[in-house]
Amino acid sequence: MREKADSDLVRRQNRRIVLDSLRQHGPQARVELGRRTGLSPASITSISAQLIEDDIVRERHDVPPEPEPQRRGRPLTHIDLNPEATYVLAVKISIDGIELALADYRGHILARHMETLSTYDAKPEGFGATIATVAKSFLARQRLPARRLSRIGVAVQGVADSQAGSIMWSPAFRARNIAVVAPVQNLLGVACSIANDANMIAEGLGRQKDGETAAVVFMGYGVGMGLIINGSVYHGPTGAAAEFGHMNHLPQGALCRCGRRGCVEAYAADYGILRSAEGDPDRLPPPLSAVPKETMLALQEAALGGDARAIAAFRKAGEALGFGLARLIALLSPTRIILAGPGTRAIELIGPHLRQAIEDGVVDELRRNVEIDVVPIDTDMIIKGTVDSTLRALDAEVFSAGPLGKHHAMMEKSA
Amino acid sequence: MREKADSDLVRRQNRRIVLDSLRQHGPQARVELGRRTGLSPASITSISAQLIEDDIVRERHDVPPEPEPQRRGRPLTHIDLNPEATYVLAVKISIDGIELALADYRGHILARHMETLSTYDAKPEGFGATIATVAKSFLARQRLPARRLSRIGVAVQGVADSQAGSIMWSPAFRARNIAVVAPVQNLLGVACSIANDANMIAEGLGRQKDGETAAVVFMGYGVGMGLIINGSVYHGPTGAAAEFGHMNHLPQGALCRCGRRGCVEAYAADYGILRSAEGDPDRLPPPLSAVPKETMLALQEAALGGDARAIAAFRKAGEALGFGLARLIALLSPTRIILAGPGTRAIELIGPHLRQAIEDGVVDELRRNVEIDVVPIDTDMIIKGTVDSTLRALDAEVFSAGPLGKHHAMMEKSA
DNA sequence: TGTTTTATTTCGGCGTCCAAAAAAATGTTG
DNA sequence: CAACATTTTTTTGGACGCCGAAATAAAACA
Repeated sequence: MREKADSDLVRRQNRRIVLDSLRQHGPQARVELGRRTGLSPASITSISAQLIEDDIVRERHDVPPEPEPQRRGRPLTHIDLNPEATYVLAVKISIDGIELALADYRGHILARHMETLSTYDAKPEGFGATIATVAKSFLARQRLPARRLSRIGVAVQGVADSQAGSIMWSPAFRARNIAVVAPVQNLLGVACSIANDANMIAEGLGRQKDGETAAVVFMGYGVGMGLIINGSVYHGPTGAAAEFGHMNHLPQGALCRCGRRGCVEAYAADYGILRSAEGDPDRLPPPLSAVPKETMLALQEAALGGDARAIAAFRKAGEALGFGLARLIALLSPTRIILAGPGTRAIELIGPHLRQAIEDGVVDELRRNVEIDVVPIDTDMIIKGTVDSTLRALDAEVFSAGPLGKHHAMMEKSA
Repeated sequence: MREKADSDLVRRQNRRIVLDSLRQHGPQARVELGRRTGLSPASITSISAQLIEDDIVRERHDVPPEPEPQRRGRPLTHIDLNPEATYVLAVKISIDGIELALADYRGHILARHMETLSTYDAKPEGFGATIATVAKSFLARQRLPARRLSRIGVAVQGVADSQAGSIMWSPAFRARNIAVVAPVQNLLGVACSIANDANMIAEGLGRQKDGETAAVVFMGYGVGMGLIINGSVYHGPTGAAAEFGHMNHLPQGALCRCGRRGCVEAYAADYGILRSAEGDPDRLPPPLSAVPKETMLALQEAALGGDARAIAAFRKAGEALGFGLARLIALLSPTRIILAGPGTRAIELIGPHLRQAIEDGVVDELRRNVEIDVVPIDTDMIIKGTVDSTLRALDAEVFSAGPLGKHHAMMEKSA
């Protein structure tokens, strides 16, 4: 049952679609906003006046780049998100360390930092504090007081429980159930959320078409998935969803980093392909550290040069991915599947088998409706997606209601 | 991007949650409605007055069954959905014929009819008309003019394209792409929709918990699935979703009715189990007609009596279902999986292997959060679910806006 | 019969939207 | 260069739906 509606909901909803439109299409005149949102000019005036009053949005007289040189009539006044309204911090945790990026309210990344440290043996109690410390000194170097920050978004490879705010399991850690959100919030006094890295990629790419269902597959050191269901990223009941990499491919199959057997990842992640190409037995435990990029490139060369074992390894990867996707299609019949990540470098080797497997594994009627795209490799997709997702959450939860000050006041009261 | 909000949306939304509450919890006093919906007494008075004016709802003075005998104060006035507001027709298509049920606006089934006919060789052009004819004579026998009917819901086993209003593929037909919605609407002048049968079961069971994700597995002559994502049934972009029965289990595996190999259904549907128990090769084409109930019961007896081949057949069924569900859990981590249908009769034989397969196939963290229930066999679940789903669609699309007359007027104008 | 209690309705106010009219700001033209 | 045309934005006045508070209704209780 949905929530009751009243004038408050109306205001929030409309403020939000205005912010959404500005975020998605950049600076716009009020008329344009009206066209896009369906709201009347009168309402747009009123809403934008409030947003300007709240310092969330501002008029821009500086850059009105006219497409057609000059037209009659009163000129357009462009409105834009106020970059200084607030700031967000994106944090990406990987086995090599912690990557940070500071972004303004418009989503422009202002500064970055990579804190190299070995996560694998980190103590579960202390790791949240480590993030907080690293973030604190980064912010200090940027001369940005923590109170100007309104949200921290953390992306991690593996299974993140976004409800509990912890890392349930990740290949970057030996330990399990590492609390992140609570310590960060306590030590920095800033709202924090955590999610799976592939979901963040999906956030970055997603939201294009309206009620679309799509899957983003991340191929690389591991295999991850971001799932967009009916136009918004699916986080599942606990927030731990779309563990495509650890979806079973073959019962009793190859040993995976997660300790189970037959996962897609055990065939299609870098280490799985390498293990197979080197003729190591399926049951050999995967290495802890990431496979160097060079090794994978060399393997790819070998396969292209005709090395039968390398070719077979990429074929197996394609089959595992393809059957996995076939199963996904049978369940959800998405309109689009996006392959992303460094693993797509070998797409010529993997793709044909992947497609063949989908052909073998899905009823024709369903298969015909799905489009498979490969997006160019951009290692920064995770950070960018985290920034986007964090800002959108902010729009939805905070700025749709009123100015930031009001929000802070409410937080204090409830605490 | 969501729709803009205005007072019209507010009215619709609130009317709808009031209707929802009445549908879910039965006759209620206005105070109760207020408590449940969060609306103020003043608003409830106003909304219910309008609904009564529109003949959608009515006061009931007859049956106010008091839980505690008598309390002080003004007595409650119960409000209930007006059963005569309109009627809906549920149609279930199976290989044996067409089953019809007429229900009032409250969801009570008033009359039923089973039209026995062989669907398998039906012509794709004529089948929609056949349904219309059968429905017409059924309504005539019930002395209900078609204009009192506001919607027809059709449930079919297989892949239904609810956007196009046709049956893409069904084991009940040799032909493909059978148009249903258009001919029925044209010949009867009543809105019609079509969906997969297992989704209809999910509609009937679903909507219990709020934003829950759950899967309903139908086991019987085939294997179907209804998927509830974030509290509402997932229909997918085209309306053809959750073809769990035709999700691949083993590459190059047993031959399925759909013509593909290795589908879950090829192991876990009645015919799959039977084929395996009889020692027939995997590649033997499945029979066209349904396996008689008695045969399955005998097979079950044999397995319980120790027949090794029968036991193995049920084990294979359990494994196929279990690995299939394991894959689903990895993708969606639902909170609940509901096993339903005649196939659950053999749950003691299937269950242990199903659970074992889930254990082997999913990361522990995810598996722990899912609950697996078996619901008692009720062959009528599909019809009941279709009625429910049709009525809910009616509430959402029609009655939230205004009285039926207004809706008809708008339809005419747009035509 | 009057008091207490609970349910429902009425009334006045508030917030948001919208349509229409007005104002603003510029280009066009005689 | 002044009047007109055109387009954007703001202002104004009205509608609708919600809510809180007060009023009314209908019973049990004393």
